[in-house]
Amino acid sequence: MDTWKRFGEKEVSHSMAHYLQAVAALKVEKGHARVGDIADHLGVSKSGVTSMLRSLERHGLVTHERYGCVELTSTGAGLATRTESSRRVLTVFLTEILGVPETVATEDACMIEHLVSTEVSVELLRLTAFLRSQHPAAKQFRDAYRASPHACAAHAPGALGALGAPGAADACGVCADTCLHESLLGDVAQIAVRR
Amino acid sequence: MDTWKRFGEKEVSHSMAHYLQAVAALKVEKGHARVGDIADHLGVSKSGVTSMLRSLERHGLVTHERYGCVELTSTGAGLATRTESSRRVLTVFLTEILGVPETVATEDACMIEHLVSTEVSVELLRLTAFLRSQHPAAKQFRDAYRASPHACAAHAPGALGALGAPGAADACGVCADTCLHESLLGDVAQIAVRR
DNA sequence: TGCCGTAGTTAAGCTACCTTAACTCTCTTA
DNA sequence: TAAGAGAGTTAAGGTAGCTTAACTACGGCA
Repeated sequence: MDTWKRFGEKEVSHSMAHYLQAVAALKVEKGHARVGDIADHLGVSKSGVTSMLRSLERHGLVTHERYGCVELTSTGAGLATRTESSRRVLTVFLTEILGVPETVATEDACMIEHLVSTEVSVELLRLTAFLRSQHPAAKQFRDAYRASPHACAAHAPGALGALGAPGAADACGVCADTCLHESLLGDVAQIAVRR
Repeated sequence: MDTWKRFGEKEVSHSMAHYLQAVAALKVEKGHARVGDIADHLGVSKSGVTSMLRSLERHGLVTHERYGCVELTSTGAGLATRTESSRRVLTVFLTEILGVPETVATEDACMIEHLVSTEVSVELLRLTAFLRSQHPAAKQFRDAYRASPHACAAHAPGALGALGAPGAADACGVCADTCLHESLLGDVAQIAVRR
């Protein structure tokens, strides 16, 4: 009932993760990271950068002396690398295994890269590497999966069953009483904000 | 360079998604959703609920008359269902396919459920259903995958190669110049906030 | 050496989300 | 039917991130 509250207690926020990645990228790209560089890189104002750097410094993720360059601490650098790797694993999985369009994969990976646990990233890497490998079972999977129906798996042959409410019509092994495929597609068309 | 900025422009925020789910759950559980119920359910103050409801109403996701019950609009109900389904698909995938502990899966699913695109959820459902099915290729995958090394896939036999920078040592088909497995594990131990 | 342009900073203000404290409404009950 | 309990609301205040506007420091050049 309060897992959801830990969202705000993650070690880095979405913004922070991207600031760290920006600093890391700029160090590689031009050898140093200055306030203006970061602002340009991220498309935010310089004053926004200044205040975020103060916050990152409080968290021990960067060092920054007034009017000087920004440096990642080892913790900050570790976080930047980890987020970067997470994004990469996600992107490959989404495009190569799930086969979603690159634009969608990029967007989704960017949104969740900093929220996915290390355990999940590591296992996702393992699965992705396996399914892309020359292992016979992986090859067979690719052939069979390509040929399997793209529609709701509820209608696929040979489902496992028994995941949702007991006794419920469990056709695809994942859906239970309701077809998840359909509920995922639920029309959430235009959500306007009235101010 | 500004994909990251769209984080704040998602149709629902993490909080909003959970408020919508709370209302939906309470409707099922006790037939109605009142401010106090929602506050208890989510572990926030009643005043917090009141102001969030104002916001959700502006977004056209709920209706709420003063001192009365809260109702989901059709848009709000659709979003609640979609988020719920997304969480469920993610949880099954993470536990059953990736094999991460239930606690980790629950936490991760909760964090990203509202951020994952419909395309990805649908494809994840398809993959999960397939890999759990009785299809021979799925069975073979399960046997082979169980037996495959849990360590970095870079050391696994028969990697595909050619994903990262050209010419880079690409051992596992996902990693390129650096081993993602190791960089994912980078020590980000204790990140303290100094206030 | 002193001036000026640019880089960087502070200040003030905005939205989102949360809190506590104090107020008001509604409903039950005597 | 009027009082009190308790549900709900407003008000004020805090953090995180962003903005613009105005100010300050730095470094190159006459």
